[in-house]
Amino acid sequence: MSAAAETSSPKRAHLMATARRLFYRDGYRVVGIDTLLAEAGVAKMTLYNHFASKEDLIVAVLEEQDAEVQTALAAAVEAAGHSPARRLQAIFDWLKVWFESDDFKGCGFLRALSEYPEPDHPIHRAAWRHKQAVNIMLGQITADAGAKHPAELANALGLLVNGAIISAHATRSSAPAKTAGTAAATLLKNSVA
Amino acid sequence: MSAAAETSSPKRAHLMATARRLFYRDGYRVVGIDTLLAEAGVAKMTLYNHFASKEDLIVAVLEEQDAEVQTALAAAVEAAGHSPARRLQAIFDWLKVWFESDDFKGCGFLRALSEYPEPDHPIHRAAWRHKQAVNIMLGQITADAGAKHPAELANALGLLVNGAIISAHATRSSAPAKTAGTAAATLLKNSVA
DNA sequence: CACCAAATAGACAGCTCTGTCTATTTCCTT
DNA sequence: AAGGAAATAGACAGAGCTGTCTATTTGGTG
Repeated sequence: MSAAAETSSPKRAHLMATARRLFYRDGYRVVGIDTLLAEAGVAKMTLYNHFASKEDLIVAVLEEQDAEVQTALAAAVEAAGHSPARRLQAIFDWLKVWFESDDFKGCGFLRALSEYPEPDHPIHRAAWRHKQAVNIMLGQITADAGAKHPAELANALGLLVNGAIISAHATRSSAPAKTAGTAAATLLKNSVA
Repeated sequence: MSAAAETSSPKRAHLMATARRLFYRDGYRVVGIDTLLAEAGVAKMTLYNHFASKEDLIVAVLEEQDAEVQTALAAAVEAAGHSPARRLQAIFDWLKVWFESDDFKGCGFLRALSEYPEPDHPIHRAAWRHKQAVNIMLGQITADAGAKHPAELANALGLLVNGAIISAHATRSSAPAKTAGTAAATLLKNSVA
């Protein structure tokens, strides 16, 4: 049994898909193992054969989600052409579409950071790794644009992204995507000049 | 017994102080009533004589904290003089001091938004009211500065504030205060010109 | 067909949770 | 000193939690 096979089990994949949906909809702590197993139609020992603990499952969920979000974001950026300004706007356009989706409930990573507020907690760390990865993507755009301090600018843009997600969630509006996108464009322009 | 007396009971005040500390340190859902009562040295019925439920207590905690934060922020802004740019920077300076405090654990309001992700939930709403109040304070500054779209700019600044708190929490660094403050100054300048 | 790993149901331990209830005691005010 | 509101300890209900264990069944492969 290769290590790869361990992550390619269909039961494991189904469990993770159900976990993603329930954890995102209701929260990591509020969704119990029993609820999750009943919804997935999977036995308890199947879960504990694939994951060491609920915490381990949550980390796996976050890492899977991280990979998918990175892929989707990269595709959206690529589709926007070569202009750094346009590539940056593509990210905020992508956010707007997300904010307008029916099941939008904020950011699963930001919510994980809050539900496990200890900075050293494995779940907190896994969620933060995703945010750092997004900042690196932003940093490639700001560097391409010739920003004077690309990493620092990317950090500032990351603040706008996270802030926008929170506002969109609380207000159930996609307007923060435009607010953040406009501010981001201004910051990018001023950083190059 | 006047209605005001209900909120001036020393037992009630002590309970709220303990609740604030524990909820902020460990989380709203993770801290149980029994833990809270043991820490406060108060009987269970005392809690339920003053609050209808744990949810009710959390809302009261958030509202008390909201009032204190607004007072502290207003004082910091006032102390910064008349220049809108300086008044704005005073907010990010205030954030920096907060980020560097020993028991900094992120924002209790942001964490409440995440722990109770339903936008209509009383706790989610109470936490969001605080964020709206801060945005109104920011809006007074942007209006004073003669910004073209003061409310929209204030929203953008609010995104920076919330993003900075999250980053400071996850990285245990106060650097995001400077990142956000610099970006805020740029946005303000560009909005006036 | 035979084998063996994987998945199953379901009980179980040992907690913790919110909220209710009772019976008693404290303490302030008149 | 007496009355009454407030606080107390502690049991209780009814449920939920994570993780372990056993005994059985499924299903694909040699």
